[in-house]
Amino acid sequence: MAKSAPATARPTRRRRKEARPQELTAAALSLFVEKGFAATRLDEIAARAGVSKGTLYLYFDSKDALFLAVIREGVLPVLEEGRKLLTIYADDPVRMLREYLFGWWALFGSTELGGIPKLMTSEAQNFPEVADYYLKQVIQPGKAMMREILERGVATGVFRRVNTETTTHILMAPLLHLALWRHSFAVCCQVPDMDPQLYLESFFDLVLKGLNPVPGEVA
Amino acid sequence: MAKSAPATARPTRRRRKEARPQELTAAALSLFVEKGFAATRLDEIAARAGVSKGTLYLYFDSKDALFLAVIREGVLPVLEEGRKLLTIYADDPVRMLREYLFGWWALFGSTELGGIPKLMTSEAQNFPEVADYYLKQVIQPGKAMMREILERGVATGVFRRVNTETTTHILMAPLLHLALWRHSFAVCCQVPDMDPQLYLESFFDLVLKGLNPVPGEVA
DNA sequence: GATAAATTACCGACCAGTCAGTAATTAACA
DNA sequence: TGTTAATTACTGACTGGTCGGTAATTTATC
Repeated sequence: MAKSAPATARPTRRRRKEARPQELTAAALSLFVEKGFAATRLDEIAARAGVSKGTLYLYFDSKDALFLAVIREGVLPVLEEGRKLLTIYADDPVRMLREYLFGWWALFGSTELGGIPKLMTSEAQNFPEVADYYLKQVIQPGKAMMREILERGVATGVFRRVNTETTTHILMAPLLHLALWRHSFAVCCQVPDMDPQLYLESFFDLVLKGLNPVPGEVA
Repeated sequence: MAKSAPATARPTRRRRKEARPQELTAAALSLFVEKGFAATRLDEIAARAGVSKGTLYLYFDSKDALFLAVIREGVLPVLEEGRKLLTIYADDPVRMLREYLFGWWALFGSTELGGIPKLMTSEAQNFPEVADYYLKQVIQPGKAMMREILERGVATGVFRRVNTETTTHILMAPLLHLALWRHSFAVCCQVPDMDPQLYLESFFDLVLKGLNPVPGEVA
């Protein structure tokens, strides 16, 4: 009994070689972010991707390799897209700064990828080679873009003279904090939720005034 | 054989009931921060504390209970100490802000406890009740102190009018970022290390100018 | 029916938690 | 103040379950 009606109803297992890797890394990302790498079971990842654990091993050699793939495939495209968007305002550092902050959130932080900072922060020490890759391919380029904006602003006199290396780090922090918060306390505790747009607006406002070169003008 | 020379050489196992819990939570904290909760073995924790795994279970009911203890015992004393320090400058919001930033780093971020933000961020979703405790007992009080400083500054006119709720969050971010960085990428990759003092100085400078109520005066 | 895609059943390493036993300390008695 | 009995801190081998990884088998597609 219960094994009747084999007609057309069953969602017969499909062969979709092309789509699998993407589906698996997506499932892995969300679970790694949610529970951490070590606490995530491969069965769970496979289930969320709609396949069995064996299938996972058709596309990835090991759990570690899957982790690497999650990071590799995740961020680079978005980084490139962000870079392109920024060039539009190349002659207006203030506008560039604004676009950086809101673009970072829109393209990255607010999406599924926004969990990556939490994941990489948690696992950097356990996966030094992945951390190294992420540092060189994502963090440093991202920081370089921010630094470029600052230096351009300083050069053209719309920002006051600051230590760009240090300031770059400082300016990234509230973005990362927003993403980290979203994937930690905001999920489990009933935090009276903060509005990202308001948060970013306040941040931009604070920074712009903090970088104002001539107290008494503009800003 | 081999059971000779029982004289004074052997590091006879000592009984030190009082010191154990502290030693165990300290060992657990550093390992949880380093490797994550799930990836840390109880044998390792016990070994680092100089006891056997069995002993660990004399003082803590389970791995989860140990985690809770690590968080509970870790932060509250320091929070209280910080609160006291701040009262010294109760009439000078600028000075209070400065003391908050540098005090946070000196008393908390730069110490062993500085790993807790990474740990709690990573594990908040896996331990909702601990996260809730930490949120209510540590994060919210800490934020309240910062907010108090801002509101006092606004009230006395040394800071311009800002959204204190949002701004509080923003101002905590670079502190947390510094601590998180220290316990993730800074450890595994050869990052050209940033100097915390310089970082905090730049941050304080940026914020102070960003909060300056009358462009053209002071700051 | 040949080939490739996917599943299922299985293995072995690993690890949280247990417990019978051991060593250190204290108490009792002389 | 020595000897022994009672107590308690501590140990480490063991176990039951879990999970990463593999191999045999089934199912889809051409």
